[in-house]
Amino acid sequence: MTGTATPRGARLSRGARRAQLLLAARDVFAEQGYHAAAMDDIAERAGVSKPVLYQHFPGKLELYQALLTTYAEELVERVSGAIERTGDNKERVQAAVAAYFDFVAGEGKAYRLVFESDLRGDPEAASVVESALDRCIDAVAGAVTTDAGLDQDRARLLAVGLVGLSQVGAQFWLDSDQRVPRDEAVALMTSLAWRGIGGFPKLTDSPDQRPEQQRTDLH
Amino acid sequence: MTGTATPRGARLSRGARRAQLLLAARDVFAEQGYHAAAMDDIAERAGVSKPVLYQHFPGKLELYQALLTTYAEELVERVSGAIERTGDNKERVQAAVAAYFDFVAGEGKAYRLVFESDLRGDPEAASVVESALDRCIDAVAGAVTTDAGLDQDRARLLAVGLVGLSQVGAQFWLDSDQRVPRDEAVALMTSLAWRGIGGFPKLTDSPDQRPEQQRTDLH
DNA sequence: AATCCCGGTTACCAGCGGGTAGGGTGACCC
DNA sequence: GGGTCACCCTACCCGCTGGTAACCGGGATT
Repeated sequence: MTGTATPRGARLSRGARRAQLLLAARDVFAEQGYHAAAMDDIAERAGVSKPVLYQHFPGKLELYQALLTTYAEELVERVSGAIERTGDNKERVQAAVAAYFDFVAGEGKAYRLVFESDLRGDPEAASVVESALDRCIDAVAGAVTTDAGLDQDRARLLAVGLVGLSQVGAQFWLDSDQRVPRDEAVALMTSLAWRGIGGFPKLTDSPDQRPEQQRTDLH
Repeated sequence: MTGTATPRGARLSRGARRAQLLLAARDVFAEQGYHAAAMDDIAERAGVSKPVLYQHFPGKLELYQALLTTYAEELVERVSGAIERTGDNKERVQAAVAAYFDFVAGEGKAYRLVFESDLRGDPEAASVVESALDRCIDAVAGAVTTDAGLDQDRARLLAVGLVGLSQVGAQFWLDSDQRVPRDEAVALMTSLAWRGIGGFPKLTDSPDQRPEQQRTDLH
């Protein structure tokens, strides 16, 4: 589950040990959160004692930040990659939603570090996750802005809605033990998102369009 | 901002003091999170010393839980109230989205306790927020299930998407200093959500319907 | 005017957990 | 085969913060 089988008590090369420690830390932080996780726990999980941890990382905070940055980056790349890979907007939506589902289903519940980080004290960490979210939103908003007749702010708001839908949907799907199969869940969310942005000026090119009512109304 | 003007050094009745302490605690917890907030901070904010706090609440955890429960309940009532208040699905969507926006814009940034709680250690607290989220989802899913041709699991997944859209959208809107006016932001999100669920069997009764493609496709 | 009593304060304790000092042991090289 | 280097361990320190013990003072009551 942790990748390497933690051969308890073995002497590892510096690089291998570091990689193993990162995996152990990821698991413990993901399970318990930043505050509840003790450095002893991480060391023990890695089958090693605490000072070894401090030979590889200057402190608990830095260790956490390293992991946070890694996985935040992974999310951004998955999402922006999904959007850049094609020009067809429907495929983009489908791929972006799928990216969230795959990220969340990724190894070691690492998504928890990004989506449920319990470290609000450190501004460094906060900025890492916020910036990652922003770049995801930007990727989506970029596609929305160029194609739809919306200004920056409104396009971003729309993009945030889509991101929120994907993120929360993916998290819930995972927590519900995937009672709905992945592909169908992705299809459901995609359908929700795709129909949602349908009706804004030029976003839809393959499906039906409804020229009437492209500004929101109500009240 | 805190309501009562904290008349520093005054002797208050038991009830008044308790209420004031709750307000102070709400502000400090919302600003700093559970872990970074010290009981001294809360006491100081209330213009009082620490033992006073312990005369009203048995401990930090219980104080936090009390607040969490209060505001989680407030959210649930806003959302479920919005949905129960009318039978028209479009109005329901609009009111539910608006409920999220109003909750987030509520006094003292209390929404942070519910949406960004950094207390993952305590299962009690976790269950409070999870249960609140669940009840919001249920409220939405209830409307979706009865009217659409979807089974329980798929209806809930759809509902989660809508909830996520509203929640994340509202949070972002607030953080962006409301560059888009509230009503328009709500309208945008509503439009996104409403069009999103449009196309599922019988959900839409006033707007256009598209009988074709009600099962999701792709791949 | 002495007495309660209630709401408040200062000063302290104790446990937990991040971080470190210093010593041991095997592999590898000369 | 002895030195050296890297890796790892046991044992300890100490600051921070949740929680408490003991004491204080003024207003209403008698």
